[in-house]
Parts: sequence; C-alpha cells; structure tokens
Amino acid sequence: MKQNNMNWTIYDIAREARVSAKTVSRVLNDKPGVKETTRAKILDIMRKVQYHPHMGARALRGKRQGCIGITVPAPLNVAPLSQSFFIWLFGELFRLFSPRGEYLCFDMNPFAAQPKPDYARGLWQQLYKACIVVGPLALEDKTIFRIHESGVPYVVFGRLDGFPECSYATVDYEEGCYESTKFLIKRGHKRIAMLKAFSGYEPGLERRRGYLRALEEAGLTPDENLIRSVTFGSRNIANVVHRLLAQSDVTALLDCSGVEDGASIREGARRAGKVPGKDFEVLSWTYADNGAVLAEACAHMWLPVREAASEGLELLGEWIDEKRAGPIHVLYRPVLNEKVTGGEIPKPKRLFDVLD
Amino acid sequence: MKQNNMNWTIYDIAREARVSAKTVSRVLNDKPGVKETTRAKILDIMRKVQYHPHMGARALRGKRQGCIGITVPAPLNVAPLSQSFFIWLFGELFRLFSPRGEYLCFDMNPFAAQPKPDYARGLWQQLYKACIVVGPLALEDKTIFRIHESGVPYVVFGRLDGFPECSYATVDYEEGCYESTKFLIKRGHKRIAMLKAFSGYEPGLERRRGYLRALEEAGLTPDENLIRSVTFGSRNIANVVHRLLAQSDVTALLDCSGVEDGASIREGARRAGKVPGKDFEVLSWTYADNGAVLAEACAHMWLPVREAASEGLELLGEWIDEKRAGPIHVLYRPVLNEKVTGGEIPKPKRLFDVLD
DNA sequence: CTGTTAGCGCTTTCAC
DNA sequence: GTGAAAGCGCTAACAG
Repeated sequence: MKQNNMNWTIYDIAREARVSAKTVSRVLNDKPGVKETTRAKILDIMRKVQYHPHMGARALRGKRQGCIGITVPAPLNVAPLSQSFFIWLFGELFRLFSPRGEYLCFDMNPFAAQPKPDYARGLWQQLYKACIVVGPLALEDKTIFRIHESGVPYVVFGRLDGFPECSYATVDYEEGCYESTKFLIKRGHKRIAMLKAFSGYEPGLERRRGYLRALEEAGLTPDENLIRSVTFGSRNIANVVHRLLAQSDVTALLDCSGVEDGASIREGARRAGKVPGKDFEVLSWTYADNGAVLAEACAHMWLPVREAASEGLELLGEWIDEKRAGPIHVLYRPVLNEKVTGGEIPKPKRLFDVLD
Repeated sequence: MKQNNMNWTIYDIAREARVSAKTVSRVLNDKPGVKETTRAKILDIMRKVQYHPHMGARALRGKRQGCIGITVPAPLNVAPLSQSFFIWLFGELFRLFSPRGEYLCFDMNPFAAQPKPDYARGLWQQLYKACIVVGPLALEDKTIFRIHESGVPYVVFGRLDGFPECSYATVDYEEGCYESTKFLIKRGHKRIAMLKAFSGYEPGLERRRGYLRALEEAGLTPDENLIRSVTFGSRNIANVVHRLLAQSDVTALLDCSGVEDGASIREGARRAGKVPGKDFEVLSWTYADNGAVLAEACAHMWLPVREAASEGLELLGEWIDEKRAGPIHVLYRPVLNEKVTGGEIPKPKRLFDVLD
C-alpha cells in the first residue's frame, strides 16, 4: 500500500478500492451512478489516507475551481482604504464565505514594483473562480472589460461610465452630488464650491456631473474655479478650503470628498478668517449612517457604501452557486440627513484613511 | 489568429511564433537555450495577446506553485486575534510579499461548519506553496506533522512539545513564566497565583511548566489551586481573580494570561476587598514593548510576539526563494520591565481581543 | 452501475 | 539552439 504521507491520486484510491478512477471521481463530486456500498468503501479509503483532490488538476480539467480573489484597482495613495473598512470587509467576507468553505485570495502585487499594474492577474492565471474588485475604477480602466468578458462571477465596488453592463454594488455618486447641490441651491446659495476626490477615477467624474447638472437646472453658471480636487491628506484639504474661501464669494461648501475630515475644513476656514455655519454653509458626505463629519454642517449626505457592498457580496455568492445569473446591479441611493441627532457627534467609521 | 479574449496556451503562442511549445516554455521560465531574437519575438506575442500561464497546469506539472496560505489552527473563541494584530499582520505580509508578487490565500473554512477542522486543506490540495500558521497549536495537534513532512516552507507562530524540528517563530513562554515567577519569589512571595490562558494548547502548557520549575528551584510546594485557567472574557477574569484572592493567602498574582485586561484584575480584586500593589503584588504580561496592563503592577513582562513573527516571515520568504533551507527556528526571549516609564500608561496594542 | 479513452496547459526528459 | 513525446491528476464523453 502506498505510503500515507504521500499524495494520493484518484488512481491510487481506485486501485485500493478495485474500481476505476472514474468511479472515484464520481464519488468525489457527489455524482450519481455509484452503488452505495462502493461509495462507502471509497469514502472510507479517502478518509483513511486523508485524500485531497489536487486543485490545479481540477482547475485544469473542469472549470469554476479556485479561490475568491480580492483585488484593488487603485493604488493605496489614491484610495487609502482605512483599517476599519478593511476589517469590516474581512468580517463580511468571513461571514459569507466561511460557511461555504471558500478560500479568499488577496493579490499583493498590483501596485508594487509593477510597471503596468494588472489587478486581475489571478483571474487570467485561472486561480480565481470569482473576483471582488474593491475600490474606484480609473477612467481609462480596460481591465474591467476583460474581467466581464471572462464570464467569471465578479462584482466591483464602483462603476464605469459607458459600461453599464458591469457587475457592480455601489452608491450613486452622481445622484448624491446632484441632490446635495440642489439642497444648497434651495437654501439660497449661488456660489457653491465643491471638494471632490478621486480625480482621474470614475467616482470623481460622477460627482462632477451631478454637481453641474444641479447648477444647470437652476440656471446657475458653473465656475471651474469652484470645483477643487483634494487628496487624502489633511494638510491638502485645509489648504484647498483656505484658498477657496479667501479668494471668492463662496457661500456654501459641498464636501463630497469622502475624506470625512471635518477638522481640516474648519482649519482651512479659520485661515481664511471664516467660520463654518456662520460665514458659509457646509454639506459634508459621510459613509456612516447618521455620522457627522462636522457639527457645524447644515446637512450630511450618507453614502451607504458598506450596505451596497454587503448586498453585492451576497449576490456574488448566489452567482457563484449558479442560483442566479450575473451581472449584479446594486445601486444604493445616498440619504440626506438635515440634522445631526443626539448631542454627541458619532465618529464616522471611515472608509478611507487620511494620509499625513 | 486566435481571438484576443480567449485564453491562449503556450501552443498558441508557439504556433504564432513558429517555434515549439518547449521554446515558449523556456522563455516563460527564463531558462537559457533560446536565441535572443526568438525570445524577443515570443515575449512580444505574449504581451500582445496578454498571455498568462495557467496556475493549475503549472502546479500540476512542476512543483512549488501557488499562493502563500494563511491559516489559523485554533478557533477564534480560543485565540480571539484582535483587529489590531490582524491589521499589523496584514501590513507585514504586504510589506514582505507584495514586492514579490505573491498571492495571499486565507482559508475561511477551518472552524466553520466542519466536523473535523483541517486547517491546512490548502496545502493538501496543493493550492499553497507555503504556509503561515497563525496562533497556538492544540496539544493533540497532528496536522503540524503532516505540514512539516510535506516539505513545503512554513512557519508557525507557536511551538509544540516533543516536536522541536517544527518551523516556528515565537516567544519562549516557559522562560517567560519561569523568570516572572522567579522575580516574584525574589521579592519574598511564597504564595503566587497564576492566571493562564490557552488551556489545552501548547502555550498554556509551557506557562505551567515555567511556573512550576521556578517554584521547585526555590523549594516551594506548588498548589494546584493557585493555577487558574482563564478565557478571553473580562467577566471570567474578574471572577477568577475574585475567588483566588478571597479564599487564600495569595500575596502575588502572576498574570500571564496575555489578555492584557488590567481593569478586570482590578475589578476582581475589589470584589475580594483587596487592592493591587498594596494587599498583593501583580506581574502582568504584555505584547507591547513598554506597554503596561496595570499601573499598579510591580513589573511587566514583555512578550515580543510581533517581533518574532516578523522575523519568521522574513525567513519564510528566504526559504521560499531557496536562499536558505528550513525549518525556521526563531525564539525570542521575553523581557522583564520593572518600571513603567512615563506618566501615561501606554495602551497596549492587543494581540487578542476580550470577548464579552 | 461502471470502465475506457482522451485531453486540459504545462514542464521534463531526451533526442537532434 | 530547438523540438517530440510523455505525463502531472483530474473530468467529460462515450461505451458497455
């Protein structure tokens, strides 16, 4: 008999059980057409020798083998996913995929020491049987098309213009910006400055569009100088706010950067000699329900990104199981909260970290 | 010509380049024996069609393919790895393995919905080319032997009695307990109670042994009643401390539970009508350099677990690259800190969470 | 109910 | 320098 510590193959099992390899394969895959006694005998041997099928061989022959790949399409300095979001995501993945006995595979490569990052390597190498794309897509992203065409179940926590078929679970940033701007217009503001992040990425574009659409509807002329891209550094935000308030007749600040950094906005205002909530109004975006970025803000827009992602993952599981077909289309609407409830400002569980 | 969005094989590449598959394979693996012009032509085609080798096929034929597996040998209620440790570990893995373009594969399965947990599934299925075992090994653990025998590079953040060949990167808990106990004996204590966690696991055993050795050397008779197992729940710790202090003549408490929960110790003492640092002395273990679990403690023992793990990962990388051979033996000595420096007590970055 | 055969994409002899 | 052929462990198609 073969040594126990060797790797057994279905042929070894077959020889041992005096059946053919195909029968062993049938047992392995829970397929019908095997006598119960034969099945029991084979299962017994498998247990005894601690047999495990070779994943590579399976992937080679059949399809739909492998791990669930988790990948990030943007470098971490563009979308500095926070620890708390990361932990949240891991928890969700665990909750959903642990009972199914899946492997989660993180690609460590994309943005390190690579000239041309390919964030879906694992898919081309047929290591993944499904793929979760975490974060904003670059405007010129082509990879997502290839992922889509590969036919593998996948979901993106973001969208791409001109690719509505894409499988996504995200929040409607355009809608968010449109509603935010409209809200400020309704309060009488005509010079509304916008802080937006993710320049060069789809979410940045969506925000811009929503903002412009609201202005146009109200018959206001947009001023490019009022649209400012910020990065995830608090000094940067303070600087941008400072310049914005110092040199113009801005009466409202729409902070849809998603940085959730109220202190920096306040600091920028202070340098410009203005006080938020008094000299100008602020509407800030937050990723936490009922979270307030700035107590002085006249309203907060809640972007239920986590909630959308959670539903997307759920649906991905069903797609993998072929209980439903792809692609996934989960698009949550942002929610405007005019007042902060309670005395204490709930500290938002950030989606992104501020880099300093 | 083959469609671009199909999966190309080396044969397709070979046909295109008018060479044999073997030549393509040689180029793919950076092997010598190919004319420079041929090599360039092949690389060019590969780039053009976005060729990626099939991981399964490679794993099937050659050896040493696949991801780096991360696995946890103990259920999370035994070793509730904290978020901060988890983030730390992920950061380390990223730092080390990202530049190498590795995949990190987390087995989500072991302790969910499985009758007999097999925390190294991925290894038997030949999905992993290396394996990191995070956490304490159960005393009856057999899996670790199989991992060792498989010849795959691996490292355990823990050890196992009677298996010194095991590849590990950890801290000497026995030494830590021995030195801790000796320290308390030197201060005149004769009735030293010990709080220890991980009962049924190797680290628990090591602690017990170190404690008993120190008592024996000092000619003190051990009292089984003074050795108490605690779990990672704060109520549990308070209860155990309460009972320990209420019913005996204990003058010193050696808290090598690793729970880093000073508040619960204080609470237990309060219930017994005693004050730590006054009615009895405490020596507490911590996983943070210069971290203090309890301000009233007469000393802290720092267990440099993270530091050992970090070095272990580094060496694992070299083992994978065959720049060194296995197994890895990294054993850090704990460090006794008599005084807490600075006025503020640094909050330890916990290794384990307290479950409540 | 069970077995035979071929082939997935790659690497490894060994030959030229 | 290069290629032909075999085979890694598994499964799908087709026989019986």
